Amino acid sequence: MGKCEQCIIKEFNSLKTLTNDELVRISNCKTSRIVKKGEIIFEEGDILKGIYCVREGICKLTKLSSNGKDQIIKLVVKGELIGQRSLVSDESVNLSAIALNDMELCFLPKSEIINDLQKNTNFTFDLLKEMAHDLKEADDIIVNMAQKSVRQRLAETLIYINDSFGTKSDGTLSVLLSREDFANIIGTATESTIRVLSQFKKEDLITTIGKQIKIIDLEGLKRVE
Amino acid sequence: MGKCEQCIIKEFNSLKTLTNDELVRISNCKTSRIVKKGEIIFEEGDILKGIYCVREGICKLTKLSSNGKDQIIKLVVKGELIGQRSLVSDESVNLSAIALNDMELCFLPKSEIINDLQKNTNFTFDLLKEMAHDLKEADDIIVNMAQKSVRQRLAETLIYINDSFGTKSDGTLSVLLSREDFANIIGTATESTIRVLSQFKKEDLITTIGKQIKIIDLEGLKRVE
DNA sequence: TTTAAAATATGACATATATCATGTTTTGTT
DNA sequence: AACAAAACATGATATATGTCATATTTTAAA
Repeated sequence: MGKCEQCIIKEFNSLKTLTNDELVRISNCKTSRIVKKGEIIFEEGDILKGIYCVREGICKLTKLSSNGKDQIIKLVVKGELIGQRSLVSDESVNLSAIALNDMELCFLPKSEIINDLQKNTNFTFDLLKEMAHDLKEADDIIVNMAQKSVRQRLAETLIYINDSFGTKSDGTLSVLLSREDFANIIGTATESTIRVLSQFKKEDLITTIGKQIKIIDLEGLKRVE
Repeated sequence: MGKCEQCIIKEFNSLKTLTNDELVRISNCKTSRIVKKGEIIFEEGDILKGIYCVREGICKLTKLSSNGKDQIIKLVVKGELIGQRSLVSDESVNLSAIALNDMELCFLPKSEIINDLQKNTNFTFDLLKEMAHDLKEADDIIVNMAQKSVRQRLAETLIYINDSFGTKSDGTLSVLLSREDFANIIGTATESTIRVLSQFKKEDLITTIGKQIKIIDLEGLKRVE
């Protein structure tokens, strides 16, 4: 099993602030986990005893609404941590994490990390920064949900995925989501999502190859109202 | 001017984790500010050079949507801090803060507090806890916005205000908001808010005395679909 | 390769909510 | 107290989105 202190992935998250000694200690307690596409990493209500570091793959964080529909709150990719909240709270998690493709995760037990939280202010401070950033993003999502049309939200989601996660060599979005996933991100019915995608195709803003989506007029998408 | 180390308000926020010495030092640099109802405390885009501690009154944190409508993200009451994000980031604030009634605020300069962030892990850890909590709440709001009807969101907002901020002696909600404010919380048109409030009245879930609202069937409101 | 299941697509229709118009009440100001 | 301005209220109508039905295509499995 790889060693945290040599792992390049940590550079993308708060673990980069830990000292070599701290990383060696954590590395000795970590466990690796392979998760297949569609598998549940953890579920709303579970008690997390540590955090996950995503070494490979993508997952969605979802929350079940009282009407029975899932809402996707965030997409998490290679390099990011999941479950940071477990470090500061013993409550159960409020979100589920589900793999969108095959993933490789490292599980770092809270019991080991909690020491560093207490001693290494850099680490705590970096976690704080990341949470502050997440909070800012959450504010934006709230405004979008509350004030924008399905058409606008879908356009912005496509732009977001394009800008944040990039495209494959053929130009299609590298994060492959089902139409239902898109619907669960923007908070609408799957049929509405499909309909708006069809509109976007007719307006030559995107093309589709099967379920793959390729943005052909990014500026046009930005102008969608 | 009062002294932080003797101020009871700090017990309600992260400042409670600071030592007496730290509080004395901050107290010497703080400034007090009286803000009238409707006044702007800070605006989206401003650079905050510290945090505010709310000693008296209530304010709303709002964000302007690209369609020109304001969205209320959070209500902040006596005891809470505003602008914590300025402590971990030099970016401009992403929200505006506007007083909902006459307020008394203490401004604590970042330059003084930043020391404590670096030295006192308890303080950083407590901030982290509060942000984690805010993030959890933001997740709930996102799901509500995305998945629930205006009727449900208004009912939940009334319940939230009732449970979090309480009522006056006559039973009306102690936080007095305009119909437009309600509309900006739940992300709908003011007319729709007024209409749904009228429905709630007809269904004997609430009564109104002018713009004041009194919940008369809390359980009924919880059952709204 | 064949077949079943899942995902995508589209039409028809129902419904919630926005918008515009207009009137009434409340609030604040001189 | 009188007045103007703001907030509240309600009707009529338009529009966006949800829901249900039903094809079609794609994917996964036997």
